[in-house]
Amino acid sequence: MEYKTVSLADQVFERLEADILGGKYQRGETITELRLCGELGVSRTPVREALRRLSQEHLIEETPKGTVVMGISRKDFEDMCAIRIRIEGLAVRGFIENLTEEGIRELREAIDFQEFYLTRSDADHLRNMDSRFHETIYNRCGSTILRDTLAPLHKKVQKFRRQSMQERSRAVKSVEEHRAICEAIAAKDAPLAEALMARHVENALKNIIEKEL
Amino acid sequence: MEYKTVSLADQVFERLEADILGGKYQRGETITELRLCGELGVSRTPVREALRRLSQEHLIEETPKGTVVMGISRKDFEDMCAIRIRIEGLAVRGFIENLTEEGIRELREAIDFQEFYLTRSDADHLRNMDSRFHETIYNRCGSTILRDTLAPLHKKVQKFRRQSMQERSRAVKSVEEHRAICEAIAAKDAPLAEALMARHVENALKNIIEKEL
DNA sequence: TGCGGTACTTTTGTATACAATGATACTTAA
DNA sequence: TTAAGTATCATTGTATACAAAAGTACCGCA
Repeated sequence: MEYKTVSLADQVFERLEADILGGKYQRGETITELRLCGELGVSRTPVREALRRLSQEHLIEETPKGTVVMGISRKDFEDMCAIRIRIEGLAVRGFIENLTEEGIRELREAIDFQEFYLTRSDADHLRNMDSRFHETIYNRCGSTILRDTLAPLHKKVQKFRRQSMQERSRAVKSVEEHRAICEAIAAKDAPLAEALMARHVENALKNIIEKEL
Repeated sequence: MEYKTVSLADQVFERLEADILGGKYQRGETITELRLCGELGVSRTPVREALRRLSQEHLIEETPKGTVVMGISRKDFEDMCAIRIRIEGLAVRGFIENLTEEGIRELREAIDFQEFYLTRSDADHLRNMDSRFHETIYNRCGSTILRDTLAPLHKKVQKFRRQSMQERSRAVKSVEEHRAICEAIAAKDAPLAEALMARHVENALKNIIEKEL
């Protein structure tokens, strides 16, 4: 196990990101540096750095009236899915081109865990494993650019989906889709894997849309 | 004209971004905060904030051995184009859905300038107007997510192209393509506009690839 | 009571101070 | 001469101090 010391600034960033995506800070709410310093027990320096990064990701916006929380809107969610539908397949293709035993193993492990948590109806861990599945692909697709483009989108989509509660039937389907994608990858069938992945993201989107009607 | 006071931190960020993309800092080169403070004549605080943001964009990487400049590799360029080919069309579609007189005017103006600078063989201004064209679309496509995804890609592609010198014949073709895209947009022919845009990005990519062989 | 001005408080941007960590170079001893 | 240990320097992470800008509230005067 590798121990890496994470700086306060990084911790603050991750904490704030999670809290914004998780809805602790409401969209439109304004926040001040000092308030965050108090809540997190650190000085302004790390808070400022975190805020700058959040601003870069457009999770907050620094207006003349103060820094206000942006979070993710329904339309943002749809837009993110539209993008992912079109490029997540590229990552899959890259993954296949750089295929290793280890990569396949990681993917299968994530899916196995998904099935396990499904039987336990443990939605939180299930989501984590969903992230693991997709991030494994991003990390091993051989393209930093693709990873940097997709990873934040997936992270945000994930959190959004969490807010609009997930029903079990979709979760079951989702894991099945992961399995199918994984098998296509193992068989090095790039066109199939790409198509399945696009469909997978599309299904997730459709599921949310239907539920919101 | 709107005057907005830009903080030192923002200025440092933009300056460093431009210098990295422009090749002033070489890929692999390591930089220290103090060196930058000296070069830019500011204290560490704004420099740090800028570095964090650059790190977020993966233009630098903070390793245990110091922060090293990443810049853009040839493969990064190809990956960025591959992504843009697939989603730049979405922005065009959004632009058409949110079409305004003002939007069309802005687009046409950018193209007019491009033709002007072409006659002057002024490559720098020509590139600026190329950026203006694409950024107008991003800004008016009605999706923050799409804009935030595409804008950095385009900015980096642009700078990369600058390094590998642009020949005139491609520039002429490029402006023609812009004009065609703009007319398809004005006619609200979304499928055509999308297709033309995808082709446009693809051509830019092909042009670089051929030249590098 | 209403309006205006002033002073205070809040908030942010920047600089700097301090501590910890890691690298480097120098000295000393074998 | 080499190796090891120590001391110093460089670099970064964090905290805080200070200044400027902006908002707010209170007070006085009409």
